[in-house]
Amino acid sequence: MAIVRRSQKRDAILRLMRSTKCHPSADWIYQQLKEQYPNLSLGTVYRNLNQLSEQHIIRRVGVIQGQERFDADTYPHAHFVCNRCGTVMDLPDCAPSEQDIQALGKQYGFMVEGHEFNLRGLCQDCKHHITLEESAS
Amino acid sequence: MAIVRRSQKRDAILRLMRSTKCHPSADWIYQQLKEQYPNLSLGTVYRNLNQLSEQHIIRRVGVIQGQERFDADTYPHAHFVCNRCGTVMDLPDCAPSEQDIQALGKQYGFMVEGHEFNLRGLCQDCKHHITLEESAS
DNA sequence: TTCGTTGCAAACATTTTGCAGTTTC
DNA sequence: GAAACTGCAAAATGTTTGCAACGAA
Repeated sequence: MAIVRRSQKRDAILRLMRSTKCHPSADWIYQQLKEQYPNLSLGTVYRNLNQLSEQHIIRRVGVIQGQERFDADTYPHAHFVCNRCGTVMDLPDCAPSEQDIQALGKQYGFMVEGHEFNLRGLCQDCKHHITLEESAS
Repeated sequence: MAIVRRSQKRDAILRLMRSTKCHPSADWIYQQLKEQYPNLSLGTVYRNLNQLSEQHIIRRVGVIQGQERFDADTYPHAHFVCNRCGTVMDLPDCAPSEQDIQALGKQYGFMVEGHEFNLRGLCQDCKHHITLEESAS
C-alpha cells in the first residue's frame, strides 16, 4: 500500500462520519461538507471513503437503494435496513463473534477480513405507512 | 401486487438459477441464456430477477464488485464472498435462525423480511496468489 | 522537492424505463 | 380481449478515472 498523507478533506470526512449515526452515503457526506468546503468534489469523497475502508478505519455497510453506505463504527455489530425508507440502524446485541468468524475461515481455508450482517424489512414507521396504504385500497 | 403470468423466459431464468451454485449476476444469466434464446434482452432478465425476488422465490445476495448477485436457494444460509475474484460460496452451517431474527424484529418493532449475512475476505486460491505477489515485490 | 491529494469533467458500468409488439390466460 | 410480458434503445444513476494544479512532509 502506498504512503498515506494526512489531508484536510479526509479529516473532515472522518470527523463527520464519527459524529453521525446515519450510516452515510458518499453523496450525503458531500452535501453536508459542501457548505464548509465549497470546492469539495464528489470524486474526492469517493476516493477517501475507498481509502478509509481499505485501511479498515471505516466499514462498508452494503449497497442500499443503489448507494453504498458506510459506518465509522468498526466495532463488530449487525444492522437493520429498512427496504422502504433506506434507514440503517445498529443492532449492537447481534454481532457474530470474531472468534466464530475466524473459526469458520479456518474450516474452509478462507482469510476472513470482514463481514456484513444486515437484517432487511420495514422499520416501525414504514410498517405503519404500509398498513395505512393497504387499508386505503 | 399485480397478477403474475407464467412466461417462457422467466421459467428459463429460474431453471438456470436452480441448476447452478455460482450465485449469478443478471449479466451472467443473460450470457448463458442468449444461446438458447437469441432474442432475449438484458432488461427482461433484470425485470424477472426483480419480480422473483419480490416474490421471495429467489434471494438477493448483495452487490459484489458492482453487480447484484442472486441465489435461488432460499433456505436460510450465509455466504462467503471473495473480495479478489468475486466468488460467492455457501456457508450452510452458519445461518441466523429464523426464530432469533423474528425475536430481534419484535424487540425493536421492525418487520423483518430477510437478511444478508456475508463474510468477506480472500478465498483459498486468492490467498495464495496474494502471497506470491507479495513475495515477488 | 517529491509525491500524495484534489477539482473538474468526462468516462464507465450497471440498472431502469418507455413504448410498441407479443404472449398468456 | 385484457393485461402481463418482452425486445429494443435510450435514459438514469452511482462510481471511477485522467489530468493539471495544489498541498503536505
